[in-house]
Amino acid sequence: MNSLRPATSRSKTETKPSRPVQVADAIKSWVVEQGLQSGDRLPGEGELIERFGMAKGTIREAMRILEAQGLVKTRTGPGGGSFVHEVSQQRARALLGNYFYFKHLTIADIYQLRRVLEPELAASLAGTLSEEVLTELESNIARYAEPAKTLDEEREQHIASLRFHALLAAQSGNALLGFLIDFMVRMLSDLTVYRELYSPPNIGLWSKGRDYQERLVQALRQGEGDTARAIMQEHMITAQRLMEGQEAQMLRQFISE
Amino acid sequence: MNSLRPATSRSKTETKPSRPVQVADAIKSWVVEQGLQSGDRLPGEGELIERFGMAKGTIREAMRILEAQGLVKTRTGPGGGSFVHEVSQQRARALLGNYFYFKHLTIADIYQLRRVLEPELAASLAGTLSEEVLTELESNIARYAEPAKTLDEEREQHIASLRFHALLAAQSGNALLGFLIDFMVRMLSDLTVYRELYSPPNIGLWSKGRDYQERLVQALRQGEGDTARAIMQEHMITAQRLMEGQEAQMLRQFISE
DNA sequence: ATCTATTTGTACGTATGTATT
DNA sequence: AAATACATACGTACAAATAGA
Repeated sequence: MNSLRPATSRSKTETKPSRPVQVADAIKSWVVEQGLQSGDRLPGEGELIERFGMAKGTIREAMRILEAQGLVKTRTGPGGGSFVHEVSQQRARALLGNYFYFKHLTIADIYQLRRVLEPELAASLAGTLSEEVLTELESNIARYAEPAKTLDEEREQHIASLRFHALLAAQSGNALLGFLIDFMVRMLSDLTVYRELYSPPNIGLWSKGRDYQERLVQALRQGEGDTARAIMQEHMITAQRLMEGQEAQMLRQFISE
Repeated sequence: MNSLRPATSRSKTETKPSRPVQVADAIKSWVVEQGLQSGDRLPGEGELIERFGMAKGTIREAMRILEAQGLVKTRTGPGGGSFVHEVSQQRARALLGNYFYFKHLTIADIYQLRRVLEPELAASLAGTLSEEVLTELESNIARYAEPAKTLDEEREQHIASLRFHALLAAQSGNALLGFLIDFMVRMLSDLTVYRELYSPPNIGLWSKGRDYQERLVQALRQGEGDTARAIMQEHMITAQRLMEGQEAQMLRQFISE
């Protein structure tokens, strides 16, 4: 049969992992071996206790580890138990956010990537979007057609304009590219960018940004990849200039799902 | 003083999180509020049991969650306990890898990003690297100066040439860019790319790749950012051609730390 | 090198909560 | 409504690890 046991061999330099971690790892590789898919059921607590010869608490801690990683979901009740679960984008984003919590990313850091990745995304999406999605993009742009009148409105519009990019990211056939752009957009949304958005030069840049997005949707609809890329390139340069000098600080908090 | 309690208010649509998750979240935000830094000590099991009024097992499961996320490390013994811990790059990589385990990334997906990010990295590093690092890069290149004679050697060289890029990534002042390139490089290292590397066209491309890296180091040493970018751009195109058509499959396994 | 104190780690029995039938 | 099947939570006892005397 299959051996569902914790690995015991360990190199000397490694810090010995606690048993729950071992159990979690064992279950993980067992899932891979069995080729279990999202939705498939894991053995129940009782059975795991038997197979590992360990106490309920240990097994439970192991399940918590897998759950924290977003790999399993657990339900109570009859027919309940733990189930393999595809790691959600939210979860992945939160976990990656924890890493950058300690890294003090700056706006410049994020834009160094956006500047090159967003145009790439735009180009690859040209001609592939359904009219439905294109309409959604346009109605999103409509949310900030009029200049904001209050600081709060300003902030909302800013978030909405970032949402435009999240919508695009969600359409990417490249999961890595899509995830990353979404991640960056959400990081920017979490920024505190309340200051000086009303200053004359920024107002100009801002309305220009909306203009870029409108032209971009057209290029995407017409399937003009190179045009879309070029528009997005300019858009990013504009956006970066808009956000730079805001002295914005990354929120010092963990991203919640 | 500070309230170290699980949040109880929840919207209706959300699935009610189990208590350990609540406890973990509470501890997380408490850490942020207190401004605890990496290395700072968390209250011991006993104290948490008191403050939360919960059983030992529950508290322990909460700690496992935080541990799984890489946010705390726990030690036994006197002076032991749980400590805030900066999420390591390895951990972040493993957790993100879990997400993409279900996404079936292709080589083309990864190269769509590498093609634009690696040149960006190269340009930003020009003139910033110490002679020590430059030497390390050169000695890394030396590892695949001679064509491989066995399949195994071939594979090792391939990994080593990817390591060149990981070394560069580690030097990036942009944590996001550095992490990402490292992540992609490791994904590629985990690929099964044993087939047809000996075919005549590939041999040519391969030696050309080594040449690019040598010229790149020179450009970096001389501080010629644009040159470095251009070289890397060509290098990526070559590398992509080398890997494409390999019909390589992403390893279907979770990335271990 | 051994003991001792401290703190986490494991075990297990029992009771409670929750959802399905 | 009641029985069932499962996870969830609790409390205590004991084992293991480690720093310091």
